[in-house]
Amino acid sequence: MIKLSFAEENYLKAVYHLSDAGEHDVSTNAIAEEMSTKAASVSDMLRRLSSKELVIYKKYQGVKISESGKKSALQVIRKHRLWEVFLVEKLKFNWDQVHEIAEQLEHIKSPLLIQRLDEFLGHPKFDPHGDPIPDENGLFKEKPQTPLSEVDINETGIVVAVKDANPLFLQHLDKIGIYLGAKTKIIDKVQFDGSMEILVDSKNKLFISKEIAQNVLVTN
Amino acid sequence: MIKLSFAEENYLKAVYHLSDAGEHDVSTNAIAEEMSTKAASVSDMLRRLSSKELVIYKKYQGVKISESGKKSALQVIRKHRLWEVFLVEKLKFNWDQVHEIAEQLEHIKSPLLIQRLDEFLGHPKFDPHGDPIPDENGLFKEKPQTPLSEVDINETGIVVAVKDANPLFLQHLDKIGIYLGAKTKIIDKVQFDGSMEILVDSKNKLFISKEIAQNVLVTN
DNA sequence: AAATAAAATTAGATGAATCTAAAAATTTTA
DNA sequence: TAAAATTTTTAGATTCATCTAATTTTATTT
Repeated sequence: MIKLSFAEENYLKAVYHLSDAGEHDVSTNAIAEEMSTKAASVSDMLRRLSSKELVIYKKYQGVKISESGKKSALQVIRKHRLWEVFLVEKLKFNWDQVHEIAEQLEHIKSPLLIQRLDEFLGHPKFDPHGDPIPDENGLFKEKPQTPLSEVDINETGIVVAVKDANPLFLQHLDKIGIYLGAKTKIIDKVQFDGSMEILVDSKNKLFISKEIAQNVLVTN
Repeated sequence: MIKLSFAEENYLKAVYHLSDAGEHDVSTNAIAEEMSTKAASVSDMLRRLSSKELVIYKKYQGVKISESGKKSALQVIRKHRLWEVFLVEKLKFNWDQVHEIAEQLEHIKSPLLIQRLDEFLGHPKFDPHGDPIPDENGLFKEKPQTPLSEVDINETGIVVAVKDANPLFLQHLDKIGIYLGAKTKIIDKVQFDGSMEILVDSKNKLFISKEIAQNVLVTN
């Protein structure tokens, strides 16, 4: 594995995520948006990542992540998610507090550290937001998951992940009592605004907006 | 607390250590040596640290660390040592493996993280090399300590720290059976080369060189 | 105290990583 | 399909942290 700078790792991660794990190409502007930077900076960085063969880049045509780029990105993602588990399981952070800190910890370079951390945590397969943790080879299993917004009336499901780790969103879920592992049943859906009424753990009736419903993922 | 770059934190730490916790002034060359860099780079950085009032710097006269510089340095040192405890106590690293990794971890910025880590570790007072861990205010208690080389014949002591965290040195201590907490008794001292014969834990007789004796610290 | 040696600083470059403003390529639309 | 709008890239600066080479200051020696 080549040694990358923090910035390079962050760009790679962005390309990986925006391309849906390398499925499609990503535009310069999309990367700039994701990283809160300017398109000019992105162009510069893409040229550099391309020279290291981490992405496949043709001017004006967007980028695709390369196989070795994917490998690097997945190792950074692995570290990020393991540290998130550590922060929640061991240091008692709430799931809305861990993303920022993990953004720093993910850049620590020590394969042995990550191996030991993984052991210490009991080889977790998912992070506190339900996202899968790649193994040393970058392999992981995604749980089958559907946004609540697409579940039919009367269908039940178990909350397995959230689409977004935005602290305000997660805090709201805490407040209304939605958490990973919660049992849900759709009671009613409002066509007009996409909001819905659901039953959580067979006892708490909730009204949730379309935005919430789209970002809570369940499995049956 | 002002937000510092990794480089600034590392220079501050070097000044702090080389000055014996701010006791005396430190020369440009000494800092360059400690940081494996060039005197020119040190001059540049000292000008910057001085403009932030973290050191008191007069050209050609060496530097002294300021009160706020000392505070910052102690927080970095606190983080370094807490992470070392974590690595040894929780992740089962050996004491010779933790310095390098802690050099990276010490730069993670999150006061809450350090507070939680400290709690998780049970508020340790010393790191795996016997060095004291400053509290949130930078306060710490040093154990009274004497190099083995200065202990008289027939005197006993408990190993409380090592002067240096060099992996080769620590591995050697492992090999000959010297560890923090070991009971020592000086059997004989060789004037010629400063080497000595000692008894460890009342059962293991050892010959150690002057270099070893100077770097193992005991208390009575 | 003048000459020499050593230490420290400045001058000028370099490489990341970023920015703004201008230019070029591509896409959309009329 | 030509004009307009959008996207992307380049050109040129800037800041940080570093370097080498040259200069200046301080310390040491004869």
